[in-house]
Amino acid sequence: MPDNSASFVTKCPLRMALPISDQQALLRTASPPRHALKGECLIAEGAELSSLLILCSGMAQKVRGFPDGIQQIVAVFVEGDTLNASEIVFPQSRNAIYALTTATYLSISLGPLNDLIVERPAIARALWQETAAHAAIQQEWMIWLGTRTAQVRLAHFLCELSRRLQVAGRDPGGPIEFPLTQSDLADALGLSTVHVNRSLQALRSLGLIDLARSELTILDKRGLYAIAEFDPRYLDGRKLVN
Amino acid sequence: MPDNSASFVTKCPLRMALPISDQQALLRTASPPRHALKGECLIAEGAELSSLLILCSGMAQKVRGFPDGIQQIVAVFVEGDTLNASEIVFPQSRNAIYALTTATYLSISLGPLNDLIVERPAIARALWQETAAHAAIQQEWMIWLGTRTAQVRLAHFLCELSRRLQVAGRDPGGPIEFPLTQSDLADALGLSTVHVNRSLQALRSLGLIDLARSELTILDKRGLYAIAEFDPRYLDGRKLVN
DNA sequence: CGCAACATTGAACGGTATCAAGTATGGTGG
DNA sequence: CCACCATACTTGATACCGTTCAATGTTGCG
Repeated sequence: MPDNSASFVTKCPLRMALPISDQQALLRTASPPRHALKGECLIAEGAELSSLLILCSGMAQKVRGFPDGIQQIVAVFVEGDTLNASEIVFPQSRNAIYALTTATYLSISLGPLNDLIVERPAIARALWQETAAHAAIQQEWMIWLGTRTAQVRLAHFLCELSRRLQVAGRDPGGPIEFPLTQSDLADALGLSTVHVNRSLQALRSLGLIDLARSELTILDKRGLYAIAEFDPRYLDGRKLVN
Repeated sequence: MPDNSASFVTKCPLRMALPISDQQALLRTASPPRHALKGECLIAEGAELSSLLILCSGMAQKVRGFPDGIQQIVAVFVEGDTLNASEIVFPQSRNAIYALTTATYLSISLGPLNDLIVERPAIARALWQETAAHAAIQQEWMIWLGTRTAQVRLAHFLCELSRRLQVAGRDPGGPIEFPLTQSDLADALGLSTVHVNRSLQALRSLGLIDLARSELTILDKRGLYAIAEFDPRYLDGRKLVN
């Protein structure tokens, strides 16, 4: 029998702006939590949409791949993120989603979900908000891809990720789990691995960060925010609304 | 008295996926169409959100500006586009929106709109869909900013815009109105004006396009699509849903 | 221990930026 | 209708940021 008890809610907290009753309704409709291994594919490129996915623990990435092997990471997800809210109203299916760490996630089938949305408009609104939050993040990525140098992009990416982990309650102040390789970073930042390596060294030698063995420590948050021109307001829209 | 008659609906068609009754309800709630001159600011950077804007005719751009004068165009809107759907659930307010041509648009105040959304869930869903459609376009921009050369970016941008104008019913096959200057293109594509100029010349000398005096003609659509690696499916999500 | 993935380093190349002129083009007032 | 001016576009030379190629070092895991 699926674990839909109250204790489960605390084990797999949603970060959506929803009254508790709606959260519980959503969780009741969800599958029991599924597990994925590091590197496992959660949604294949071109797959037909069948369910909404919500990440309960771990991290994941959304990738667009090209025939010549080039790829662009278009999103990184942390605990609590909804992976494909927008596809409910606007099918995409040209990206794949992979687990970056071992991860657990909820799956909510499209049929029941649509019923639930009709019954509880607040859920539709929360998913709309997830879509918008994701778009806001994407827009910042666009902006640094279009206007900023390698070092600033990298710094901004690190700021954003650490901030989001913090909001998700995954930042005890110390080192944070950082599963992306330099090659992954290159695919996210639109750079070569070589240049990512050198940009990382630059940030290290400025005493701003320490990154090794899949662990990131931000040594000088103030300084890193400054050179990243990082203004976290774009991540906080959810709070303002609800 | 506002012109809310049936004929007005045809004058200012919505492209949202909505039953006619909902469309009419939306239009009844809207202001009479407003006019903007070329270059006029529709929403200032940092402005408090007060109403939903829908473009009825003309074109507009959404811009993020920086203190040093650098700016990134993050969206270009055509007739029928919703300019700020996502802000209803997720306030942003760090971008400005300017008219690229003389334009007309509808304005729907937030209060009445929220009432309407509660009353008619289909409207909320349509606006959610607009948010998702916009995010899909943004994602493509991200991808070419991250992975493609100047020429391909430019070509892709032209493909996308012409396709969207076509969907909006603004492409009679011949030359299309193209109000962006080379400097605007540079701000959208993350390039210098000089390099935009040279990339344009390259496309011209390949016999793919003709662009002069704010008019764009696509001479070889097949060829342009090919070098742009343009796959228009990401623009057609709305149809699939409704 | 040995292999595979990841990280680091150096050298040469290339795409794009920047700087600096110079040339249309269009709108305005005389 | 023309002189003028502002804006947009074009062109060439040079510099730089980031890529590519190739090799070497390092880490972690079976």
